[in-house]
Amino acid sequence: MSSATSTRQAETVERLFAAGLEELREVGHEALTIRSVAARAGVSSATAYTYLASRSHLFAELFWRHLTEAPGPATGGSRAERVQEAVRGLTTRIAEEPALAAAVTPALLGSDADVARLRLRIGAEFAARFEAALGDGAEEAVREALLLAFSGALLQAGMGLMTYDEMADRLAPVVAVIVRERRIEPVEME
Amino acid sequence: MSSATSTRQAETVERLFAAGLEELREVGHEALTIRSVAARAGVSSATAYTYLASRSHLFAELFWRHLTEAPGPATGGSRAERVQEAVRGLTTRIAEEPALAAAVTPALLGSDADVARLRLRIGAEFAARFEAALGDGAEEAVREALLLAFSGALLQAGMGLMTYDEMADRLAPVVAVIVRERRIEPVEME
DNA sequence: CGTTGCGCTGGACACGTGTCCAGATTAGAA
DNA sequence: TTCTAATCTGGACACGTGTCCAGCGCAACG
Repeated sequence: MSSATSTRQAETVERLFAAGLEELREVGHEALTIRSVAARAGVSSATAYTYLASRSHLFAELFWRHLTEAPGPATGGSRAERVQEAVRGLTTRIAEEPALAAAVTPALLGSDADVARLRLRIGAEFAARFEAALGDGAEEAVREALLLAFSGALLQAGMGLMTYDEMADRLAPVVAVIVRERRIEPVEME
Repeated sequence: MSSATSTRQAETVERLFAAGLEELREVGHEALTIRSVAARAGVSSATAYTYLASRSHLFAELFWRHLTEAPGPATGGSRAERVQEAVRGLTTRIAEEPALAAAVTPALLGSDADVARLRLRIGAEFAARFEAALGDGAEEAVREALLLAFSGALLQAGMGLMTYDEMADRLAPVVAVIVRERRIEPVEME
């Protein structure tokens, strides 16, 4: 029966992802190999490759799962407060699994179809959270700036220029600059 | 004599970098191999590896060279105009070699010592240009926001979410939001 | 005109990636 | 219980990475 077989398959996949996360925590993403994950999951490498398109796909999927298990953003407070809250929520969540965060940045640059799919989903998730926090009527450029700054912070952290723990603190004033309400007339000095 | 021998070495290195750039343009970074670059440079792969620590190092070095050959930022106009100009200058320069841009994003995430060195230099170059454009007395958070948004744009382009040609257009309104002079009293609505 | 030494060569190595497939296992249907 | 089909296995494959090293060749120096 299809539900039974798909149960078997689903269990194998779950075992692989669980093993992948453990392996990632223990040896880091540079030392992780698909074969070591397969061994940890008690499965042959050929089987691993039927479910994991690539190392990058594994990382992207783990990241996506980790991300979507995060609590949704709070809804109270001012606009700026909600956005700060959304950013802090995301960074905190990401900082919980530093090895995963370090793995996913290069992984998402891959060109697999599976990676491309997850990349879009992850980007959309970020965008949706900022959108929700900003509320209606937010300038397009503000949304974009927020997303780009957040992506940039992830990149810098991925490069080791800051730790994932520092991200929240570095991002807070940046977010304040971007999201601060302003009168329409910009004042050019000099 | 050391200047003679170092001339020979310097020529080999130059040949390798030139071959690397040609190869990159012709086959793209995914298909480029160190050995194919070596062959194009008319050099053995062992020799290539004495000068190139890794594929990533090659890309980072090529990017750095490309970047620093760019004309310096203009100095005229208002603050916002100078910053826009600086951003446009960088994006234009980067967009000139799309294959290189695509290659460098993943490359800079590597953990080689040589890559780490170049990563810092490249980051410092971006920062210096924004710094110069902003002038003295710019809020720290504004500089940081600019750098993060720019990095974010590079990342998104590297992921294929926008082309390098689109970068300038997408970035302009974002930069405007970040760099716009504002009165000190933020106005919170709602 | 040797001799010295630096830079280059060729080719082997260990290792990881991702692919493939014939055959063993397993679970559920008849 | 026996059959059937989905799953999984073991192991080979082609390929790229980056390392290593014994030895070759050439240019400059004595």
